[in-house]
Amino acid sequence: MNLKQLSELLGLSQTTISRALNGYPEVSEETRQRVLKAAEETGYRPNRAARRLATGKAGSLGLVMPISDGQSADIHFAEFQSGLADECLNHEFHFVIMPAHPQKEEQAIRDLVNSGSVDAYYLAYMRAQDPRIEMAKSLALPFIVHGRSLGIAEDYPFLDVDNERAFREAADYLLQLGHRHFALINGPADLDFAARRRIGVERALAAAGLVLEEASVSNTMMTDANGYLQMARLLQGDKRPTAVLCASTVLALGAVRAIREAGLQLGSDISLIAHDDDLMLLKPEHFSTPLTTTRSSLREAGRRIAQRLIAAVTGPEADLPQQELWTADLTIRASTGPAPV
Amino acid sequence: MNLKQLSELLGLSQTTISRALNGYPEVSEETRQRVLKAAEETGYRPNRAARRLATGKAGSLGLVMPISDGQSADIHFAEFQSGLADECLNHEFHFVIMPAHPQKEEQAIRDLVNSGSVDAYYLAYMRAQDPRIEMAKSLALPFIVHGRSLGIAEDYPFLDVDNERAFREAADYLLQLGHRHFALINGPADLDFAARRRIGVERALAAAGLVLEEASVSNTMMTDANGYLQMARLLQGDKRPTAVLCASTVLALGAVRAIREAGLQLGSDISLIAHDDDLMLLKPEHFSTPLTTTRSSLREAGRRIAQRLIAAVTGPEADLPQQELWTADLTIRASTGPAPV
DNA sequence: AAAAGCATTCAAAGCGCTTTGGATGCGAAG
DNA sequence: CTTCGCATCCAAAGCGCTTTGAATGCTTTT
Repeated sequence: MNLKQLSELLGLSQTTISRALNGYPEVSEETRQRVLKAAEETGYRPNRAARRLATGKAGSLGLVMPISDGQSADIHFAEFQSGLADECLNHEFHFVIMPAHPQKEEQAIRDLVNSGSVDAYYLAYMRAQDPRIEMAKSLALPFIVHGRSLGIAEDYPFLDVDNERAFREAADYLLQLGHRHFALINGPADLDFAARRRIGVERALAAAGLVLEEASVSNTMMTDANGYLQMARLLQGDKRPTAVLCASTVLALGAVRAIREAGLQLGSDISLIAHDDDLMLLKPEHFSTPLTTTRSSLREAGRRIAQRLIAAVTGPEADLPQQELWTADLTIRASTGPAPV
Repeated sequence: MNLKQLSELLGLSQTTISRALNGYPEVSEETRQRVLKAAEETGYRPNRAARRLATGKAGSLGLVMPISDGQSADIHFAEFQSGLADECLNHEFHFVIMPAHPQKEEQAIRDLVNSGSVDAYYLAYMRAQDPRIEMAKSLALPFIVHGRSLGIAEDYPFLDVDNERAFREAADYLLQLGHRHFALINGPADLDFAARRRIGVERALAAAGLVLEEASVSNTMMTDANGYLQMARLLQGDKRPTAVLCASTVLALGAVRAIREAGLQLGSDISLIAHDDDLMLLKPEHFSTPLTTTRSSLREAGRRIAQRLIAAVTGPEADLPQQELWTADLTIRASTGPAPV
């Protein structure tokens, strides 16, 4: 069932049907009702491709999904996506996912935009001095960066968590508890958020006259297995840390296992703070020793990004580059305690 | 940059450009090279909406994402999706996700199909006698059901894991080990795979003259927290099970924690077999006591479904309803042992 | 030398929608 | 009675692509 058929069915022009359906005023109320009824009964749905062609708007957001062998099926990505979807639902948007290898992301974005299948898009997994930002600015479609990119002027729209501050405050707290030997189980080194988290820890330690040793930092994909491996490695080192920061509860899951297997007690022998993305799957309060965390909901971020993107598409374009920096909450639980003597 | 501009640039007709780009034979090799070069240089990308309108093919798969408060951000969904994306990447497809509340999924599918933004789609999270199948068959777009639907003739294309058999064999193995008290920590009761898994356990027990008590079965979303809760509940009951089957390693994660907290030893006091979807995030061999599992890769299923869907779109349509039933592998690890005396 | 075959190229139609720029008919205003 | 304004409606153009049916110019065939 298409517009033409519907118009013939009703004995009206396509123009009138279109107007009636889209709420334009130049249609009599009686006609509108008749059209609405017929559309309902026939199950008519406007063809999105045609509408897209005619209006330039498609009602969809785009995102590039990194799909290297390790990075894909990332629970963090899924959590974010679920927030995005939630908001999309409210506005009858859907979203288009273009899978791409990390090296080809730039091309993927360009393709996605040029192919005209989305009205707006978002950029994530930012790296330092990320070239995608410059490209996005040149591309004339609304976009938002999730995260930021170190080494680039912040003149683009973004939404980020203040990772540096979160980890600085977490480290500060551990310092207050008397800890002197720190370790950081971090995400991939090239990603912006990981870099900032490291900086946060380093600053806190520097203020206390301490240094974060290179050997005390690990950069891996944020999986359970890697958390275990890295923690096990740290525990075998000559100066075992008493304070560990984890970039994700997923990493923490493995790390805690390694700690337990080593016969150590979380919260006394060793203190651990994890960043909590508020994953549905894995709640820090459900760990056998509830985890002290810096918390910021990824799902909420997804929701907010969808909101802003959709506003940019549907609303007036009067926006300057909007920038939001969210603060993570430090929540004290049982995994942190005074440094052992 | 669009076709028209490119054609003016080259002094050729749009027809010729289109043919050159799409590999039709009626273009001289010289011209083709010239076109290819120009397209490369100008970064020309055909507008997908226009192509969709002209050909009826859009190069995209559709999927409806359930987005109730509990079900979303499901790691299982993400894992599947990553396989799907992987295969899409190889064929320059992308996929369109339409979020929908579970009650409105039927409408969502209809909309997705009628809106013409996808060439094929897949159905998941099937329930018993699921009405979506009948609807899909009436809709004239290729589709595949991931899973099956109990109580409906199997005359639709599907890909499923033989859940009944997997759990029957798992239960059989535990019976061989001498276990007599079983429990099943299952997924949501309305979902087909959960029903079949339960049936599998029941059949195995029935063959040994045993019955799976109602109180020994739980149906919840498959999260860590629920696994913990349900296991804790089972351990408090009057006849504590010695053999537990878990519908996911995610559930097992919580279950194992509850077991440990109760001071019980996995593999001796209590045996546990989990279904392993081969999640990147959570490997059964990385549990502190490696888990015995029935294994079947969700990601591989995603890849296969994308493959078949894309084949149905691009290739000849000669296919009868293809049906694949995969067998899960039973892998024995340390979480199972002889029943305690 | 005329007809036929072939390799290239093109103009134009059409996909299903929105939107511009009229038409039409009517009662109110001049 | 003519003119204007207003409320409704419509024909047709256009979005960017693919594809049909023809045209063009050459080389072969008869």
